[in-house]
Amino acid sequence: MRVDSSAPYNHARRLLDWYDVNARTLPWRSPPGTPPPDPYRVWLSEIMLQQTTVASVKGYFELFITRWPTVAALAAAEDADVMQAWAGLGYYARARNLLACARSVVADHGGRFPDTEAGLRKLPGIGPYTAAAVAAIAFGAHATVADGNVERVVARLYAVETPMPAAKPTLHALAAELTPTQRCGDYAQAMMDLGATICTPRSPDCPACPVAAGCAALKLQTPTRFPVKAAKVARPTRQGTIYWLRAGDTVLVTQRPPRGLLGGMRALPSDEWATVRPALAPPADATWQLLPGSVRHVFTHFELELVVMAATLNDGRSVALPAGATWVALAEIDRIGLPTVFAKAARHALAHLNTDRVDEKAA
DNA sequence: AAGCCGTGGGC
DNA sequence: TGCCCAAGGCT
Repeated sequence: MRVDSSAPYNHARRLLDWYDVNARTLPWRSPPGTPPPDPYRVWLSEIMLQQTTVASVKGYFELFITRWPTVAALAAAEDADVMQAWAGLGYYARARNLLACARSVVADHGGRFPDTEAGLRKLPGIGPYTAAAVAAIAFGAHATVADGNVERVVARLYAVETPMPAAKPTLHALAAELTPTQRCGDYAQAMMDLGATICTPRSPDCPACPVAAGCAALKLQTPTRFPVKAAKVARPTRQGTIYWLRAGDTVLVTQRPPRGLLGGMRALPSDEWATVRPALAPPADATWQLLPGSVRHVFTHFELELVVMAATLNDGRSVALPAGATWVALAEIDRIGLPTVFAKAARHALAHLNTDRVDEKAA
């Protein structure tokens, strides 16, 4: 994974040489080798560009800069005006944070953006990426930007096999090694331009890449294999049994263990949910009837197929209840805060025992 | 610390 | 069509 010690220098030099010729011209950018843009412009563009394409941002950026040319002007704007101007760009928390940040810069920093990563990082809406980007691009700080472009470029340069997102710390560390001490802002933008125009996700233009000679993924002839993504694991199906135990017009309700899946929530008596249905004893000695059909529910990491067994006791007091279990009136069952999976099971039971329920209520 | 948050474009 | 993706941050 580690390359020889001269590689970082060569990488940065080749990339900057490429950027000097191929830098994209963008409204918030100054040409390579020229003094950096107004930090306000850099910051505004970086906020807008979060998870948003350059093409989408351009028009909004021009509109904002024209209407609010300085951070002080933006800070003084009406909330509704800014939100309206942002409309259509998406991720509207960014707009709220944009205003909060502008006002903090004016109120707490004398109208000037902090010039360090740490200082920027404290402002609303500025996370690790944006702090590094503003520090490097607007202030020339020796900061390493690590956005999706950089992660992809570095994953390919080093053919990092670790799947995302677990690979992020490794990729960020490698990106930091590659970062030069000079022209940090141009370098940051060069990496992102490379990722956006050459080292693209689906069809990278490797013959045009200035650092192809040092690219491990290209050497493997599989550049698009990187960054490796975690395989989307097919959700396994687990099976379980719910025990619908009636006594008079009440039903037995239990409580989940305090931690883990549905932790601390009310529940219906159940066996464990496993890949193979365990044959556990029902919670009471009674005549159990397997209801037709089943209940399906999808959790984050598995899908559950439940069957429901039902029984009716003449006297609920004859049963030793598990800790936390109580008898709950049938009429209350959908109002006690059952997680959806149990609510489904209850509905299933009630549907199949509808005749009984009606009879009970009539009696 | 996973889930959530908007939208437009490419294939 | 549906899915993936795009200069992430917040909770």
